[in-house]
Amino acid sequence: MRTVPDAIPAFKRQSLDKDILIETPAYDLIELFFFAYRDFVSDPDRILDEYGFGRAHHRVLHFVSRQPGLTIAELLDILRITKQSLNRVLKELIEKDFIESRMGTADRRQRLLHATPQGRDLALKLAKLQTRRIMRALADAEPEAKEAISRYLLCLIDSDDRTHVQQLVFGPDKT
Amino acid sequence: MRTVPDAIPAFKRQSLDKDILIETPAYDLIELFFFAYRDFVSDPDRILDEYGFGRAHHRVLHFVSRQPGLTIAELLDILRITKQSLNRVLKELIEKDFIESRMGTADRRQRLLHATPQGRDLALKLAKLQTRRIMRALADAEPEAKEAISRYLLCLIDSDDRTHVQQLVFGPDKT
DNA sequence: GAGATATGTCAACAAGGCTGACATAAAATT
DNA sequence: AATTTTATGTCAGCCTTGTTGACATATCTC
Repeated sequence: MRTVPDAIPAFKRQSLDKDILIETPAYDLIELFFFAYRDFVSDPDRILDEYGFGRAHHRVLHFVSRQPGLTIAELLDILRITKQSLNRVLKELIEKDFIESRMGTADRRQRLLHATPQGRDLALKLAKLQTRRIMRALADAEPEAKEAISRYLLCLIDSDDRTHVQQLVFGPDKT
Repeated sequence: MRTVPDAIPAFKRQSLDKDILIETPAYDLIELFFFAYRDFVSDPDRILDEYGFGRAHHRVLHFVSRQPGLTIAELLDILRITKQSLNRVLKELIEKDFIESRMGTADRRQRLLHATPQGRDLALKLAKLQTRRIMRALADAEPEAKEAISRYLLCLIDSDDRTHVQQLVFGPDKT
């Protein structure tokens, strides 16, 4: 939220440039983002294949493993897919004993999702694989780059969702 | 595959710490990347819908518009899909007059792809939309953040592809 | 002229999205 | 207590976008 003094002409010119900048497509970042994400998600694919799972299974398993007791509704909100789409992959993960679904205690309509030991193992294995790529890339950067990148990625997220994601990622405590 | 000297205790401890760093999943970056990409690609969807196009059409149109005269083979290499998948969407883009395919001059087997004026307009409209999000996020960051983020995204890409992507994104001149 | 290369095309299939309709159990409201 | 709302499950069918395998054609290279 840094603000910039307005009065100084040199700065005014900068804000004119800024409008041009907004209208000039940032092809570099658009394309780098595309290629980086392409390779980032490709790592787990080979392993998932061995289990007969796809990327959809990965996403479900990841978030359940990260947040034991997650409900269906919360998961739908995270993934932004329909319950029918979710149910297809979730059913398979439960059948193959990677996730289990317990009845809610406070609200017995809810299903509280938990990864089984087998599920946690796989989730961890995949997370480590992606972490390796992330840390390798980070190794070539300044020490403060990680913070900058986290903040940047967070700002890319829809502003209505940002607080929610922040709680999800960093925990509900830290503001 | 790092091997570690076994004899020296001091090294053992240090490499233990390092392994823990490598082995501790970077959940924050993994998840932020997921959410950021989710929202980043969602912007164009509404507009594409109006034209009866999907994300696959967007990717093709984007790269053709950016690199007039792109060949089928180069496009396949960028997108990493099969020629059958490409052809399905490319055919529609040509039929609806967003892309045109000219016979190669040096090699008449090749098809040199060009966006039509209509195609360029749409590609630009979508790129601007994504740029808006990118620049909004960048506005909250340090001035040197953009460079750091570009470099980071580049390092996330498979190392065999990195030079190729670099040429594609920044132009073949700049090394 | 023979073989390699760039592209196109047909057919079938799989993953993972979607919509719409309907069912059930439990909670919340009146 | 009866009614409505909520959380979830499920059936059926459709769309987009990826895959494989086989085969066709034109053109370039040797």
